[in-house]
Amino acid sequence: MKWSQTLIPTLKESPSEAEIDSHKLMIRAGLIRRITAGAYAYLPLGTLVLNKVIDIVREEMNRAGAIEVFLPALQPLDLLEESGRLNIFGDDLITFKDRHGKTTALGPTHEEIITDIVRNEINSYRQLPITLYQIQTKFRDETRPRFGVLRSKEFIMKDAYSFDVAYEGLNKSYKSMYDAYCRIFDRCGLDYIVVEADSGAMGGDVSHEFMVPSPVGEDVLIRCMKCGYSANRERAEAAPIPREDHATLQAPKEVLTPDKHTIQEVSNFLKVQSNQMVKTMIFISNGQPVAVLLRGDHEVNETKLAKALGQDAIALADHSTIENVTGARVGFAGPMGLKIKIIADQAVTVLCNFVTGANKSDTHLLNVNNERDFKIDRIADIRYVTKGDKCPKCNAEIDISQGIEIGHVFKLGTKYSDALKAKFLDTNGKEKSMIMGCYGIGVNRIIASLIERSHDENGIIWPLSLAPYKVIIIPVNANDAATMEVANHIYDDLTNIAGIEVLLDDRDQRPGVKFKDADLIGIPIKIVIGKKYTETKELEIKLRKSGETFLAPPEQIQSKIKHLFDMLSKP
RNA sequence: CGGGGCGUAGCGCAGUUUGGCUAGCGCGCCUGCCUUGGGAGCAGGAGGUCGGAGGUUCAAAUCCUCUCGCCCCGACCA
Repeated sequence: MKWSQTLIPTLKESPSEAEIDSHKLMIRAGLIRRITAGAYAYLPLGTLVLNKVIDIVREEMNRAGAIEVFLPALQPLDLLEESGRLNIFGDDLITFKDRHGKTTALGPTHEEIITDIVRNEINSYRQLPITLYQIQTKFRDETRPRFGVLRSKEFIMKDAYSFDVAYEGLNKSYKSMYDAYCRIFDRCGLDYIVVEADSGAMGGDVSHEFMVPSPVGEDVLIRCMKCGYSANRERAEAAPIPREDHATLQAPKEVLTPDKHTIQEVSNFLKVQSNQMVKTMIFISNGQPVAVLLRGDHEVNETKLAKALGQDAIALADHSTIENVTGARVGFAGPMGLKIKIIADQAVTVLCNFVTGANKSDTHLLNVNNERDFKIDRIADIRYVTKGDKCPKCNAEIDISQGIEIGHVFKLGTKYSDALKAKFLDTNGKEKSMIMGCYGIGVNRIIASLIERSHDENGIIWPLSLAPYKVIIIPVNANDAATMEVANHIYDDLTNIAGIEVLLDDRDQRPGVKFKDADLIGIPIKIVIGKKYTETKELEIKLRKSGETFLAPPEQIQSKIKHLFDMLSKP
């Protein structure tokens, strides 16, 4: 491609709409333009990269034996109702009324659609297993789209769905997708880690997230650098905290704490560390109030709590319930004297002589002790892991960092096949629910997170595999006939004979502009035709990433470039 | 949805506090000259409903009311 014939609108200055590096660079390098909040146009360069990613994803899906389909973005609401997810998606679902007054949704994901197809078309174990996938635009009305294509309302997803006759089969399908994901992200040149994850609204029990470590990531990763344990914040287990030396149990003592409601306020007021305090929260579980005890500096993990209570979801009690249960204003609840079930985080059980609410307005208690002063009905891990916690597997210090989620695989089990009655007859003629898995990759996020990890002050640094053009030819003086003749000759050579994707910067610009733009758009290999060529008849080849330069006469350029490709494709 | 910020030429911004002639600057764009190894120089030029609507005023980018849009923090997020 000749630069003058395509559209690569580079910008010198950072656009005011962008905050993070990848977003700024995608705009400055002319990959994307924002059309409205959470929706982006891909310009020619961005489209080339997008297609590179899609090609890799498609190749590896096919290699893994998945079968490509293409499902509609338009979805009827009744299927979502049938699976019970209409409410779960809630306002995230983008819907509209058609001319007949029928409400239709723009698909946020496609479990229901694929399950509908499979239940109609597959009835026998003989047709299983099968994994179907598609690459398609998804729509979600994010409350707050941000960071360019990292969180947008419209995005491209590769979603795959596996159907098996039994759990052993699911495990195989899952492993096969997992491995394919590793190959995809490796080929894209991404540094990523895999973490255990909670399956959230997707349902199912086993799931793994593929994360690109990055401070702009919106997910929190808990990792052990010693044994390799890794999980996201929702999922990460808290290692039990050992009991300290037994202090002598002191007698409980009431203290006035007027208007001190929060742990922080009480901690400051009484000059007691928050980790020597216990907070008591009242939740509603299965219609009944339950007291939830946590160490003052810990935070409740509602997912874990709900699981511990055997519920799908739980919620904090409202103020009047709290006042009824505790007999005090909100902010003064404590375990002593409570008549309801008490569930406590493990960390609470090793404390002694702690501070907690007195179930009496404006009053707290000192020197409260478990067992002596109150009884815990249930001890569980119901909190988020926090700094200072130990690895649940090997007890080493854990590391807390952030990451961008680029892929997520789930073992769904029968959640959707039960709800939508996707059944098959087994070898004994017995009807069974299909065992499902689902697997997603955020295609746009691959691009953004790659840039986030691979750029410098001059611009993007593409790996060979995603580069929109692998080589850029820069004739230093586009007005010099001899220079342009060589440039065109090499361009033809590489493009037409060697089949390499080359960009020829034929613009009548000063060299500085061309060099800056070439670096900004991140083309891996530059071929410069200028003064050196007129002197020595050798072309200069410069690598974007390392800055290394090589010299080669025009007739050797093809083999030299191919040699560099080999070098650059090695990790 | 709560909090904060912004909206003036394609992009980045000044001007708004304290209303006042024809609304400026840099980059980019067009023409010409000149220049050609890291975002050159000179000269000339095009480009604006000052987000929109209404109001106050002799006079509004500037003050008031309403409204739309965008960004950031938080809440939320298969």
